[in-house]
Amino acid sequence: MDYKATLNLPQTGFPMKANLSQREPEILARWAEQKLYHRIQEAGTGRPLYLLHDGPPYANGHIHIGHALNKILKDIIVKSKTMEGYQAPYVPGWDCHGLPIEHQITKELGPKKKGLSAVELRRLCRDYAEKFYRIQREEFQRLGVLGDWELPYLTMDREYEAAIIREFGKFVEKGGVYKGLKPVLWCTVDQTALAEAEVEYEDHTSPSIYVKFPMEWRNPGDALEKWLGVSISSTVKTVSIVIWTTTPWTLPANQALALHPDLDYAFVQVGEEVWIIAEKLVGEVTKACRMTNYQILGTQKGKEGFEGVLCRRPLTQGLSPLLLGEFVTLDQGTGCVHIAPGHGMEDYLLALKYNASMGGGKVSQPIEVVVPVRDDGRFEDSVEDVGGQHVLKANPTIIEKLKHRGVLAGQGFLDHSYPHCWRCKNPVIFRATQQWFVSMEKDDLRARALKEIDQVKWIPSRGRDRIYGMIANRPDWCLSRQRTWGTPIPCFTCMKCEATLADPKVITHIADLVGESGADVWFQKTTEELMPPGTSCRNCGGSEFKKEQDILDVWFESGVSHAAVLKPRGPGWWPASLYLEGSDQHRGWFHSALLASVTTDKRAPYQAVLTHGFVVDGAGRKMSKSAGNVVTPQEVMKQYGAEILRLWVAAQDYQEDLRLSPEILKQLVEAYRKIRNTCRYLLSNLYDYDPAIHARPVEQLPELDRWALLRLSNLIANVRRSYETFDFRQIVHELDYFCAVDMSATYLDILKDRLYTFPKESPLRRGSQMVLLEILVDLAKLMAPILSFTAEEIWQMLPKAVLENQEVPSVHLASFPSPVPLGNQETLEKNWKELLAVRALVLGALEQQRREKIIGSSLEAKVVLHTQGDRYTFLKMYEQDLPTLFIVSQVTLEEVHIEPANGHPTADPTLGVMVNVEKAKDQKCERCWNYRPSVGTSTQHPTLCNRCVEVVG
RNA sequence: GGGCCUAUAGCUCAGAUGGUUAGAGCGCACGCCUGAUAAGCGUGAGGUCGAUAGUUCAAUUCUAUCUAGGCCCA
Repeated sequence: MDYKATLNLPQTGFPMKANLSQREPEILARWAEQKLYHRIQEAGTGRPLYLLHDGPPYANGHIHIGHALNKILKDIIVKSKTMEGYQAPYVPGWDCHGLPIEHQITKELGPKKKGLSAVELRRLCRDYAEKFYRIQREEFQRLGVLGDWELPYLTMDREYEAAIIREFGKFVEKGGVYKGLKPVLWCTVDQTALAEAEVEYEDHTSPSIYVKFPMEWRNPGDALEKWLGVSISSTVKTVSIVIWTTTPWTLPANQALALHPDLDYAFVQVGEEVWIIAEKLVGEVTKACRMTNYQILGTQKGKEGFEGVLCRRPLTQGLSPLLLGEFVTLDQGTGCVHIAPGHGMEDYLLALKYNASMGGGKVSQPIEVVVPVRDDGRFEDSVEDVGGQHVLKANPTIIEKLKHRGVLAGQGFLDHSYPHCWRCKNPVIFRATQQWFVSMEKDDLRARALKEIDQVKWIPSRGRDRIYGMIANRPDWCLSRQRTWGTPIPCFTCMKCEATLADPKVITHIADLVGESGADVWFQKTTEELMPPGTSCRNCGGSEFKKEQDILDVWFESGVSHAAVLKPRGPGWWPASLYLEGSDQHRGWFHSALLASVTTDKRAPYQAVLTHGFVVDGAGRKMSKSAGNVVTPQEVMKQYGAEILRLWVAAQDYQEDLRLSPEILKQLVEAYRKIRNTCRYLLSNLYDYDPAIHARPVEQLPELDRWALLRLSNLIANVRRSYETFDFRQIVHELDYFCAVDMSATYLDILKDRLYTFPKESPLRRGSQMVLLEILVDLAKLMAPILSFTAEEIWQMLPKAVLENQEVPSVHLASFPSPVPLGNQETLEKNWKELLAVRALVLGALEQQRREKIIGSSLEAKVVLHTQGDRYTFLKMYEQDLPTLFIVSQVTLEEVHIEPANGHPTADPTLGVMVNVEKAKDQKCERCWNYRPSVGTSTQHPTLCNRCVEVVG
């Protein structure tokens, strides 16, 4: 007789092979069809809101692994918060304006660009952004990210553009917006100012020159030896400050010189001249200038007498005063710096400082910001010898001229890191231009922003220090971009008196127009059409204006998203619960959003900020095309499925760099398989189970099953806590351990005999099935935020009777489970910890006998436990359960009166147990494979044990 | 060049106010099972806790320097 047919063997349609790349799209289609995101939001009505505000990625190109990381992390949080009982809407967005798209379009157009109107160019840019936001939207959804994908926010929507202008109006109203001349990084090719974030530092070869600035002594007749306390021979004709620079082209803009107040400066006699150089650099400078014959006459500190002394400029008329600046270093050069406020930030700030303290009498007239360089990087025609030349090409001419004038002390070349435009890769220059700024000091913006930083929870906490330092040290916010693809700065200039008009009322008027027709209206309409009728210049009363040409920095646009996206959606949407981006956004979005919100709303727009690191390869190196170590989300999804990518995100420590390599993926696939197969096995034993009929009270379950529920409860508590603290890798480990150790290797392995060989309706079997179902359902819920597809696949495979009871068509509409209440939990836990320790010892002993070829399967074994005292009493209590627990045919308990020998391989002194394993003597039951004395006693079923005879009947 | 961060088994991660043989899961090796079967079970081997110096009775843990890597800035 075929007794196998009498067993309750597992059955399931749930495939072992996940085939994720094919199955995931099917699940996505079902979610879309049932409008899952909207159902979740409807179901959440009235619950407390948890608002993760999406930072907009740039609508350019396909998504890369960093995008995937960011969106998956967000999705895990949104889903877990939802299941934790919040309403957690997620509105994705895209950053659509900006130079990269405009640059791309311009490049594609080539010569055709000429003759194209601003509106036409903007049309092309809009189409481009539209195309890529759609592509990225597809790709993000493919990752299993749930959100309001039909109505995302786009910074190029007219409502959004209008909101940008309104927020700008509020800035103007607060008084912090001003127009001023200030050096900014300037790309002479793109002819635009660049933000710090828009430059890349690359190697560049620059001329390196030493230039003499001869001092003017106050009384030409004075004896030199008394001057500055240093003795100087009367044969000396000039005393010069020697500066070093790698930008000779900035010399025509020279306005001053700077020394460090605390450095010692040497008076170095070289023939009939005296050079002033930082003492510590004399050796290097004289070497660079090929001077072997020199003599140090004396030294003097920067702050002792130099300040205010005038020097002759090498190329232009006029005198430059000596100033003192803390930023002067000994790293390179001479310790003396030439100051061109129009071409350097430090120069500019030093000039501002001296101009502000002119009353101190250090300088006799204001230091001017001189910029003899045009937008295209060429000198003004008025500049002698190099007028019309590009500054970087004019260097040789300038050096030649310095030499001719006898003020060139030395020259060479220097390879160094130099800023380049991030788009066109050309070297950029510092150049002062008319720009719109937001003052960091006006209205105490800086101080208030710093204060707000401490009201925010930064995860990890070092993020706080990072943004704090940036806000504390940043210069005023430059809002101007000399571009077309963006939101215009809604300001005007009076044609008559050149006064700027930045009027909140006018700005509101413009915002209304933009809200109706989009920001194109600025480029389409004339100034008269744009302005409210009757506007006149406050300064001169004039009524003719020209509109501003600049557009707003895109950081301003995304920075106001809290106002453009969150506030209009209803109460409770602002401030956001969480912003979550890469750690580079401390300088980007977190930063601009903070400044924007502090200005307009006096607080940070977020309650918490979570940052993640960057994706690197398996060796911890940056991914790059040239290194050939790039892993794309598209590849991973094709080969393994988005689920593996999600598991990777969860398993990594996202607070540091995240490693990704084929090996790591392979490992994750293994972990995934274990979880999947465990769930499959749970499912396969529930084919005949209906909780409405078969469920039993938990108290009546045997201890083994209650132990399983105990482990489950433990898992539930730990996993929920870890979601709460955003510690997802802990969850992956918990799930993995639970499936591999608690379930697969222990509970499920032990349960097989009961599930397969007991009568279908046996209360023991039904009781275990109840536990299996509870575990399966709870596992699916707990994994759902991470393994969203697999959890759903499991959900759909639950027995029909179960599904109907759940009344939830998707696992993502379910709530997290709560720990199952169990009586006597502590005793249960303690006893089973000991039992499992004894079990581990027995398994070791079994293995030994297996190696000796005494046994193969563990059911071939009879186990004899030698023990004494309390341990004996304890095990005696469980004597009946021990064969099942060890999965052996027989267990005998023997009380001994000597301690088990230390070092005996199958004895554990701390447990007080020694194990002997022998081959079971009895016959093997053909049905349950146990070795039992009763086998052969039935005439009807001579190959079965009595237990199986009963079942088979 | 400056600031910050990281470095524990092949992989992903734990861990200790400094104190016996530094843990887990996976992978690997070997074996068992063939009623979870492109599955399941067991046993085992893997680590000078990045390097060096210092503090200490004692350092992988504290300090300094260095190396490698990452981020930000110049």
